Amino acid sequence: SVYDGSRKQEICVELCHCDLWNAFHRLGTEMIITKTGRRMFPAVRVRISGLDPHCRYRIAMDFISVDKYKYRYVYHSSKWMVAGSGEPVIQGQTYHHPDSPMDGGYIASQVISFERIKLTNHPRPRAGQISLMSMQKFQPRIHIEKVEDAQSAVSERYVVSFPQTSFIAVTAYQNQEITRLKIARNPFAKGFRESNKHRT
Amino acid sequence: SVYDGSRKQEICVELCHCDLWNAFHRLGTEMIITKTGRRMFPAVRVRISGLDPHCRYRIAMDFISVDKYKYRYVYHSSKWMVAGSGEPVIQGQTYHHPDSPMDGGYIASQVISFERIKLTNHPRPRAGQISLMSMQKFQPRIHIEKVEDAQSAVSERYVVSFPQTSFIAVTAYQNQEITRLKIARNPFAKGFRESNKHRT
DNA sequence: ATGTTTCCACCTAGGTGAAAACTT
DNA sequence: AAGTTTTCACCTAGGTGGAAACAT
Repeated sequence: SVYDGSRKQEICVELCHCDLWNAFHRLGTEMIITKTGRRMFPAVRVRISGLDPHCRYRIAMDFISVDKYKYRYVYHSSKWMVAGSGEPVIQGQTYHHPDSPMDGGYIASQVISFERIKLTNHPRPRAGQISLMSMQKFQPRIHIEKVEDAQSAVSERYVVSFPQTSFIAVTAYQNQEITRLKIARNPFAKGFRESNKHRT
Repeated sequence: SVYDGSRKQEICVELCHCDLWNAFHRLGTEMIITKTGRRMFPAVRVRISGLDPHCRYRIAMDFISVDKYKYRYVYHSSKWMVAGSGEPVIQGQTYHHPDSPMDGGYIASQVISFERIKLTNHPRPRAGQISLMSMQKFQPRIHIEKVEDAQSAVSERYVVSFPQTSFIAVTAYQNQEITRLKIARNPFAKGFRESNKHRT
């Protein structure tokens, strides 16, 4: 939960599918980035409560660099190792939630999903895409900003982030256990899941 | 083009794919309505110019009854005949464009498409759906409303409608030429179009 | 050697009209 | 008889990881 210093109003942002995120986090989450953009899996989904039901809020996502390193996956030890200093990421990139702005009341009644965001390694990302650096570590943040009338000077802003959603951006999976977990849990991933076991 | 009485500002709304709409209109357009909702084909797509690039506008669609009749398709003459008086339609139904509100500048740069609207005969339409009466004649309207600050009293509103987009709502196609035209032009419709001619 | 791109078969998701079943 | 609902094969649209080709 997050506090707004000026008003002492409390809002609460809860991450959905924590078990899924934790399962990936335990292995060291990798997110594919491609030139044309790739969705995140798992997707960030949250429940937000405590907002004023009658006010409108903008909801957005951005990414922070978790550290200043570049990583390398060492196969024989199955571990990520630091491999030099990271390169700078394009600044000021923000993904606006497609249904935003929304009423506080509506927000509270829905799971707010960022499943449509796409990650890319293209230096000039398209709309709805965020450009990241491969082999570096990132963590998504959620921004909630009250849409004020023109005359009111103070604006309410909240920023929330969940450590278990951090990941290393990759252009191809490194850890095979991550690959296996993606196939097992992402309905779009082909492969030999329970329902396909009858195949060769 | 449409005039705003108070400010004499002129905006222009142009229907896209006029040739397609005219082809259907010549035969007497029919739109399928189902319990779960069916998209319109053709979809209403417009170009809007003349808005203030720095103001925000809400864009919406609703439907007016073209007349007070209920119709019946007479097969042996291949014509629609009046078959009594129409039944009342649910009032106050509006489809808000999913990207709305939008900046005037953005609106001018895009084709504004209402392809995702769904028509239904369900008495309690779901979100994004509009409930109509079967065998009655309707015409879509486009609403453009400036999103004002709270303090400004006057609000700008525009309403535009194109006669060639009128249609009769049906639960099954009546005129076979309409069916043929839908198959020929709607990419989602299966059937034996140019690209499929090699099939039986 | 290591990381990236391209292409592809395989999947989910969902928009079609046809036909049969159903309703009145 | 006339209109509606259900089901279905057939499509478009697009999200997957794998493998091979490519780049550095």
